[in-house]
Amino acid sequence: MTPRKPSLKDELDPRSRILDHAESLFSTKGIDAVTLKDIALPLGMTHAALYYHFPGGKEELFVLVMERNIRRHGSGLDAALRSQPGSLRGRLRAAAAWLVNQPPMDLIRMAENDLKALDPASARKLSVLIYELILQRLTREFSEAIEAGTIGPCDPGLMAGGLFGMVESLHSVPVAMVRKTRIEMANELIDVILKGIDYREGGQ
Amino acid sequence: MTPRKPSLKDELDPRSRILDHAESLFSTKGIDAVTLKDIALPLGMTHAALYYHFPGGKEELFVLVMERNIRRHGSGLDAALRSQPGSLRGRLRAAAAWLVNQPPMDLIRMAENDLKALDPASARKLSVLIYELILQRLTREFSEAIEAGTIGPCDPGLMAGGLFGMVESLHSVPVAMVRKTRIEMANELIDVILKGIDYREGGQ
DNA sequence: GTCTATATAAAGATAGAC
DNA sequence: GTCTATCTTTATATAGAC
Repeated sequence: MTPRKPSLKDELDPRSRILDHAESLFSTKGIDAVTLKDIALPLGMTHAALYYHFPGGKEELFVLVMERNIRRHGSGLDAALRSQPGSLRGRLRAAAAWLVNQPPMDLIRMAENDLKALDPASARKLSVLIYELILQRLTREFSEAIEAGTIGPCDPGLMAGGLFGMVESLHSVPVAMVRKTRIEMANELIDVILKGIDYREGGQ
Repeated sequence: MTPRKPSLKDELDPRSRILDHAESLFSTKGIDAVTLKDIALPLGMTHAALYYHFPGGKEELFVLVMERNIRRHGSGLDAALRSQPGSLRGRLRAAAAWLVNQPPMDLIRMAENDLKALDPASARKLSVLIYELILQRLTREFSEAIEAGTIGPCDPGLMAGGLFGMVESLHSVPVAMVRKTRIEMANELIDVILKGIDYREGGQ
């Protein structure tokens, strides 16, 4: 019998467990605010064990983890957008719901700090991934809507970036302080933007 | 003769020079990514000298500096809004121009990392300042516009927060990558939002 | 695959000279 | 007001035992 592939909630292999936990830490706090002990100890191992799986140490782990994080964001975003073929509003709402339920993706922190701490090749790789898997994917929705005539003329890349920044910034509002969920807030903001670019259901 | 107050580009007193430089570092990179040497050495002093001016060390310096930073953001924002009594669009554009020309204010990083590293009283103080001097000030513009009938019904706090997050996120787009300035981008986004909440110049 | 032990470097912080 | 020197702690990283 093969060494039983881990079922649903079973223990994953150590490498995956490390990546999972490191992702939740690195992606929300950035490279400088997380230590190798922060990653290792909650997993029941010492920080030295991390070097067996990731000989490149902290930087290798960070790059791997953030690449994973961006790809996961990207595929979740893509899946959300595809899940609502009906209307642009539905697609954007699904996308926002996905983003809002993920750990925040803090592009300011990435640009101002994390990427500057990496070797330039890795930094550029991560930048390109963010651009291609996240921003470009969102941009496409606006571009296609313009072509289809469901929204008026606008800068699709700017709308995508603005919407993304807006939605991500909701992560910083303490939900206890407002009487709305983040998803409700995101939906209201989306409605304002869509109205602002002359969205009309069903095109032309 | 009094010890000559520093004229325009003259050297400021050490304490102010430290606060100025620390502000530019702490506000863009956060508490963990800045060391006391990063602050002291470019000012031509050693990190030990900082303890003469700020006996509380790094945390005291960070709190003082960020309080200053938030107040500066707040008064610049207020001045910008007051400078354009004519129209809501003009006021929001002036506000955005101010924000975009300041170092980024990364609320996600603050909430997820910096504030958690401070003693709770200081953390709450900074949170309250952000809320009262930045978000509430912007919110007022929307509230008053609703009352005046220049925009339609909407959640003014949400609009303020959304606009702020949107504008701040422009700091993370590499200007070399687009053919627009950050101010132009901010203005386009403002126009979309205003249209989305039924802005009509001159009210009612 | 993970540990203990250790090396090395860097950080925050304090004491005391100047 | 600022320095040098030192202390303490913490971080990354490596070596070698198990």
